Amino acid sequence: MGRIPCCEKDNVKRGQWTPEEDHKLSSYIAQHGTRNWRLIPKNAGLQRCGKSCRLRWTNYLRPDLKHGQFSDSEEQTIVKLHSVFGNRWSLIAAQLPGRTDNDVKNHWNTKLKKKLSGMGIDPVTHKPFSHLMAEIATTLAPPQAAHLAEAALGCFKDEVLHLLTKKPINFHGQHSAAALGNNFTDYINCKPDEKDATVEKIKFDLSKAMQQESEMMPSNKHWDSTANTSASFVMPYSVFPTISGYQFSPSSFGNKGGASPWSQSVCTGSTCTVMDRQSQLHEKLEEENDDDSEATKEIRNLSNIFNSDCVVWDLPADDLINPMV
DNA sequence: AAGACGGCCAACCGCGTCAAT
DNA sequence: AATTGACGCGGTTGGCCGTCT
Repeated sequence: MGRIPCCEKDNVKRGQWTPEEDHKLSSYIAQHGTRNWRLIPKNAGLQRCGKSCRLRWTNYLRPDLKHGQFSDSEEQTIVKLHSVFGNRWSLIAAQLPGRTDNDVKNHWNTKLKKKLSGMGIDPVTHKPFSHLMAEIATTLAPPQAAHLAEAALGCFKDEVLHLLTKKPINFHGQHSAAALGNNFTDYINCKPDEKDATVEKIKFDLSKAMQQESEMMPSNKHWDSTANTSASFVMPYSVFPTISGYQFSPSSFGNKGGASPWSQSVCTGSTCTVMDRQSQLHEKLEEENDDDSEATKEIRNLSNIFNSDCVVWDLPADDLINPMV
């Protein structure tokens, strides 16, 4: 014998909530509270599952919820907490009054992930891509690294390929084709049925490039994953060219190279911390002191947001609203 | 003008844990 | 003690809407 079911599954409405349903639910909860979700839809006169009512209330109807845009400080908190807790949305949302885990999750998936990627930071590990790829390139054999680059073709192909081949990237072109001759331009421009062949050529060139690379590397550090060689190899794998301390990210990040500060990489080199970039950024801002455009203000604000080495964001415990478990 | 595409977000799904029976 | 469902959470989906071609 278990509990009685939360609702009659056959007779429940699904999909979008109507204003009438919202009103019924809100009125009922205002009078009776949220003690028993199983009884709430029945007593409130709703043909909904208790679970559906709970979601509607917690994610939308609760009077203490904020419904507007996320502020910079909220975004800052999310990024910092995500670097510590990962996808623990409820933990992160607990630090943001008026925001639900669903809100935070949606905002992360639709905005923040892209912004971090656009800055050359892996949104999963919060490390610069250049760090990650340098690590991979020093631990993987060339064929494996080539496969990895192929897998990344759809997203961060320019960065991956540059890391693996150490050839310069033209970030200012429509497509960065310099990494492997014109392979990527070919790939992007060619007809769909030609793309397989292009991928094969890219794979071949990558293997060749990696082969050459391995011949150039010191033999005692060859793909030694145990040795602490990462830093030794970081410099040559430094990926993003820096222009006056910051730069527009490539078109492959999908942000259209717009003026948003998030689209500008302030963490551009493996051996260069965000603090280093910040100094350059501030210098850049000093130069542009007269320019008080919205874009410049945003850049200035960004330089304050990302004020730590970006592997783990600086988050003083005092900043936390709710204690972390 | 209209269809394709992509971003956004509310809602649903499925799983793990806890608690009622 | 075993069974069953509520609850909470993270992942995923589907539909709306704006933009692009």
